[in-house]
Parts: sequence; C-alpha cells; structure tokens
Amino acid sequence: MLSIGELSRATDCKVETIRYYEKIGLMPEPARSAGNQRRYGERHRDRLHFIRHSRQLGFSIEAIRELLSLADHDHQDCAAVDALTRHRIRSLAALRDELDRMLRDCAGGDIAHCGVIQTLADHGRCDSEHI
Amino acid sequence: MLSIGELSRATDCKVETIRYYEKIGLMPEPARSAGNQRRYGERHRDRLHFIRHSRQLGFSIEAIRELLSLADHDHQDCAAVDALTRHRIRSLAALRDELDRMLRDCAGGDIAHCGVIQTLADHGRCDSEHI
DNA sequence: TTAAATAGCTGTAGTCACTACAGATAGACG
DNA sequence: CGTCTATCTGTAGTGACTACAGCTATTTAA
Repeated sequence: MLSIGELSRATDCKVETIRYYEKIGLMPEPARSAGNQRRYGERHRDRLHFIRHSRQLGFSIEAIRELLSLADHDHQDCAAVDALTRHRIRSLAALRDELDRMLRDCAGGDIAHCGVIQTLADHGRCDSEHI
Repeated sequence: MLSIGELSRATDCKVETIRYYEKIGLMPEPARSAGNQRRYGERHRDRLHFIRHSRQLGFSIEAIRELLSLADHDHQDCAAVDALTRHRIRSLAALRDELDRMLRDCAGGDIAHCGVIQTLADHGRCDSEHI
C-alpha cells in the first residue's frame, strides 16, 4: 500500500494533482488508513500512469476520461482510441511542419530578414491551419 | 480605421480577446471615437496577426512578448527568436513522434491488444520526454 | 427623423488543469 | 516522549481566455 507521497514519487505527479484527479472523478477514491490518510494499490498507480502519460501527450481530461472508459471495457474494438489519437497527431504534425518551415526560412543574422518573424507577422504565408 | 469588430473579423480573433490583450499590455491602447469606441489602424492589425499566429503555434503570451520586443528592435540578430522557435519544434516533434509510434503499434481490433492503450498505460515503453 | 437593431463599453465571474497556501492532524524516528 | 515530516480539508491563485450583465454608441430601415 502506497501513501499519497509514495504514489506521487512513483508516477511523477504532484500530491495536489492526485487529490485534484480524485475530486473530479478521474481517479477513484482510495482506501484510508486508521488516521484518514489515503492508501493506494497497484491499480491506482497504473491508472495514474495512464493519465499522466496521456496528459503529457496533450490529451484533455475529457479525452482521457473517454480513453479510460474504453480501456475499462477491453472487449470493444479500438476504433475510438485510434480516432482520438490520429486527430491529435494531425494537429501536432501541422504545428511541427509550420515551425520547421519557419526555421528553414530563417537564415540567421539580421532580424529584419528573419523568416520566423516574417512568418509570424504575415498570416498569408501560412498554408496550414495548425492546431 | 477599424472598429473592434472589424479588427476581430480581419484577424479571426474574438473581440473579448482583443480587449484582454490590451488589458495585459500585449496590444497598445488604440485611438477612440467621439463616443469612446476603439479605432484601430494597420499597425494594430499586423501586430494582432503576429500575436494570433504565434499563439496558434503554441507560444505562450510571455514568449510572444519577447518575440515582439525583438521584432520591435530589428537591428538585433535573430538568435533569440531562433532559440525560442527551435525549442518549440523539439517539444512538438517529440510529441508527434510518440503519437506516431503509438498508432503504428495499434493493429486495430481488440482493445486488449491495442498498442495505444498499452503505451498510455505503460510509461516504461516511452522513450521521449515529450512536452 | 426617429425607432429598432446591432455593436461596443466596463467590470466581474466562469473555464480548464492545475498549483499554492493556511491551519489542523497523522505517522515515523531517535 | 518529543519533534519533524507527511497528510488532511478547503480555499484562492494561475494563464489564456470566454461569457455575461447592464449600459451607451452607431448603423440601418421606415
């Protein structure tokens, strides 16, 4: 059984954030010690890993709620997970490509000729809708 | 001279957001009509384009403040702009690659064998630090 | 020209996903 | 046993908006 601090260290997630996830119903309420402190098991740790990893990949809490409910019913097919993730990839790829293009344009040196500044200033040169 | 609504349509930025940028000092205070309504010129429109474009690329307000101050002093070199943008690209590229890898792993079908779910659940399989 | 409709004004409060803090209690260690 | 660190609850603050209330300005149609 892990205390909240141990779980925090195990998942690299702040204690306050763990309590926040519990409050919004993303993490289930754990058992309590005699003195009312939270005590977690392996399932809690796995679920929190899942949540933190998903957050680091830019999924919203609501998207994670959906992913978790899919993971809970593992007899369903993963078309929904696939759709969510592909959507996320499309956004990020567009963003990355735009930034790449900007940097390629920037030859360095005088900022008056800096492609990055030019691109940021001039919406017309942008070919994607990014995020 | 543009009203705030016209500027909003020209830059695809909500009226409230324009007033918010003014309040936090990211946009300069514009001229006012006899009846106290905001009136904008080309310079305002260009600056707002710059800001919105930068936001869409994921720069924070503070990063944009820095970019703008660099753009205002165009005799300096663009090493700082370059550094900010390269940093942003690195984050996004890592994120994109991670998601790509996850989707490649996902062969479709039963969620119990879905690579996406596996990866999200298992931090150990992740080789980048993403964002 | 005037009435109605639309746009704009200020200021405050709400959103999301945390993060920080205050003041009290629990548990570990010498 | 005392002290120190961890945890408890609840509230308030953050960034980057977004929405709303209650009022005034401007535009358009009759």
